[in-house]
Amino acid sequence: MALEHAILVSLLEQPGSGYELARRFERSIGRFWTATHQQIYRVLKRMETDGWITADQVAGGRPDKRSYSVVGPGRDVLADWLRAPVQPEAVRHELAVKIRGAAFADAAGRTALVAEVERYRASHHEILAGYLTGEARDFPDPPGEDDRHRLQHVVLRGGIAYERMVLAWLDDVLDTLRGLGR
Amino acid sequence: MALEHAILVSLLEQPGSGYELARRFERSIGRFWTATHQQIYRVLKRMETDGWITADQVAGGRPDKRSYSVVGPGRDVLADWLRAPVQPEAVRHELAVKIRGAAFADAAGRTALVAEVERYRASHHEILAGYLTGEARDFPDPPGEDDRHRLQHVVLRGGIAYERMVLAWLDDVLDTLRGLGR
DNA sequence: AACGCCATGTAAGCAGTTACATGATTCA
DNA sequence: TGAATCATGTAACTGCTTACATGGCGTT
Repeated sequence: MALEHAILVSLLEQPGSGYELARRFERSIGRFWTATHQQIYRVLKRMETDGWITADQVAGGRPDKRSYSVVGPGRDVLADWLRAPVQPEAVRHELAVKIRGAAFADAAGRTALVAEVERYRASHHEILAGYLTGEARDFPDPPGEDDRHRLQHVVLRGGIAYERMVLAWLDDVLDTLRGLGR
Repeated sequence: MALEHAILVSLLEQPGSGYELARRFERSIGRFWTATHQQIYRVLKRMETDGWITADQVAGGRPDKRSYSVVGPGRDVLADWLRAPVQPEAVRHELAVKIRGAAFADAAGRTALVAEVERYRASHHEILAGYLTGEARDFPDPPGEDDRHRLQHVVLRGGIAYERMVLAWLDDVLDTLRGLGR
């Protein structure tokens, strides 16, 4: 129920087309909110109808790009949402279910799970490396004075802290899986 | 797409009724997979039709409780799923969106957000305290030899590590929010 | 008598995923 | 010539949430 709000924030940071939003949702915003282009186009249409955003036709690109910007009512909606309580997160941690499920797997199944956890660990290692590269590029040491910049940085630090925690925990998981049955 | 699997694991750990499952999804399993009773009943029915589980009628309770157990095909489904790659998590971190949105809020809106983050932090502090109490109760220091026990413990340690990380990050967030505009 | 817990469901609707579809531009 | 990228959608479906409904038992 907050894709609209994620879009509002993204469009305030930088107006853009549905396609551009979809690409941002694959990169920066996608770190904490995922969405496909189909969904984005549908929601953009509704937001435009409701008067939260307006579209400027941009000729030049071929199918005539529509660049969206947030207007008054959209800003109000965002302000109201910012004041509302944060909804408790709906947790969906598939790997945790699998680990508890390993108790009912045979030796071959457990070996396969160890390999899978290693692969999963490698992918998180890559994500962390990507974050650290981005941090070095976008947030050089003397902390900037720009509010927006500082807020983006603290969100990125959250992603970094999360990935480090996951990696440490996965090591714990691998030790545990390998030590099963004595 | 893995509620079925979470239910299979839970029923293997301990057979039970839809109602009991719903309560477990509020407590232990709910730490990493949420589900309401409506959804659970629907999925249980389908799983029974597909022959993954069977129900034993238990008289005594009033509306005649149906206690479910996993049978052969259900075990096979779980074993196959354990071998399949872990799906990348679909991230939904509302607070991160709000923090980036704070760049577009006025002073009053930011003050409200600080208060909300403090409330959110307190709720995570409670969750951590609950985990630590549960750990002391269910996993006393000499590590047990039971595989199932050790796997449940490593999952709980993951929850504990997550909550500690969140608390540290929220302190970082609060420092950042309070330090905005110099 | 009222409240909370045990126990099981139906119905409606919305959010999100997957598959399919189109067409122009740019680069190898 | 073909592949990748830009750009925008429709259609069908699945999963999940929210609201509503029923009824007995035990406790205060």
